[in-house]
Amino acid sequence: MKLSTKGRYAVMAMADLAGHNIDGRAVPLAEISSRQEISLSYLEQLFAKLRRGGLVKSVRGPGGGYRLARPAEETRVADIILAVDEPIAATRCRPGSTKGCTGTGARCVTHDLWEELGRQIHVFLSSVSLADVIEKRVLGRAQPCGTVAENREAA
Amino acid sequence: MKLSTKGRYAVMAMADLAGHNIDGRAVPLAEISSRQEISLSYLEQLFAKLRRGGLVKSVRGPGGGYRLARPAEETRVADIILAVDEPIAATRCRPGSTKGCTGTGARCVTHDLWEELGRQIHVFLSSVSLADVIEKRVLGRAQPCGTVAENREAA
DNA sequence: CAATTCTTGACCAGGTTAGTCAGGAAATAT
DNA sequence: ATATTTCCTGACTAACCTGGTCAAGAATTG
Repeated sequence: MKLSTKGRYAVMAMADLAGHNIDGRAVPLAEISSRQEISLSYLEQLFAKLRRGGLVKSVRGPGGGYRLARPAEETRVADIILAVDEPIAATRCRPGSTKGCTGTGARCVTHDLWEELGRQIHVFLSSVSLADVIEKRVLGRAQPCGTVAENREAA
Repeated sequence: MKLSTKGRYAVMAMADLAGHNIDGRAVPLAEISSRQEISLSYLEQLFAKLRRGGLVKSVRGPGGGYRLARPAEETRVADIILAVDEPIAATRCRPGSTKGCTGTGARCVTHDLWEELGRQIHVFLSSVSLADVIEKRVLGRAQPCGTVAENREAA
């Protein structure tokens, strides 16, 4: 689960798209570009990946643009980020290491930590749909109550 | 809560330091460099920030190195990342935007999302201490049970 | 039908920023 | 004084973001 600015831009654009495709009309990228202040070229690159990922459908020609492939309630934020960012094969602690913890032995001490954090992020972003974002039903979702966090500083 | 590779390196180095400072000896960066395969120069930059953040103490000269400022049980992973990464003043959705959601009105639709995600990450990483990492007590901490996630695809 | 306009699709080139590393200077213990 | 180690400054690399060009498909208009 890579968490880059590119993923944030993609979610912003998708939220804009979901909010403005009333009665299923196609939304041109030029609109999103002016509203969200993202360059048109960059949006084209992002939506190319989103289309290949099956998250949006494109309609060419006048009156064309992009549409959500599925309703906003079924489009999860995690899917958007995964479609836009590179696959980033497993939590590699060190980018180009040959004998790292990527494939062979569990060498890196922090490997479990990043894997678990990635899972945490993925679970969170999978629980949020585009509809949640545009309806602002996001706040107050954090606070993992089931964890072993025994509140180390307050106690 | 910025989550970059720099923060990961810092945690790896701190975990190594915590694991090898038996009976409070100072650990030179050259050791950590060879063990963790991080360049010495980069480690120096990271530990300079960690020292300013009050997480480690330095001892110069021969036999010198770094020591944890507090025991590993009281050093939280979140503090390490916060010390190393830039403050990243509030969840800025767009880096250099003037009329963005940084200061003025709540313009950006996804602002709440990133803020909540940052909180989620912070809560998680605050619940993990360096001692937890080197003792491998990290797995199985994710799974936010208190959230509103009603399992949208399985149902 | 033919021309025009609107929009995606694919591509490349440049500028900015974060990430990473190398070298040398300052400090301290022996 | 010399070796060891932290500290500081500069340079290189890759990722991010923007801008531009050109082609392809679809609706509108004559």
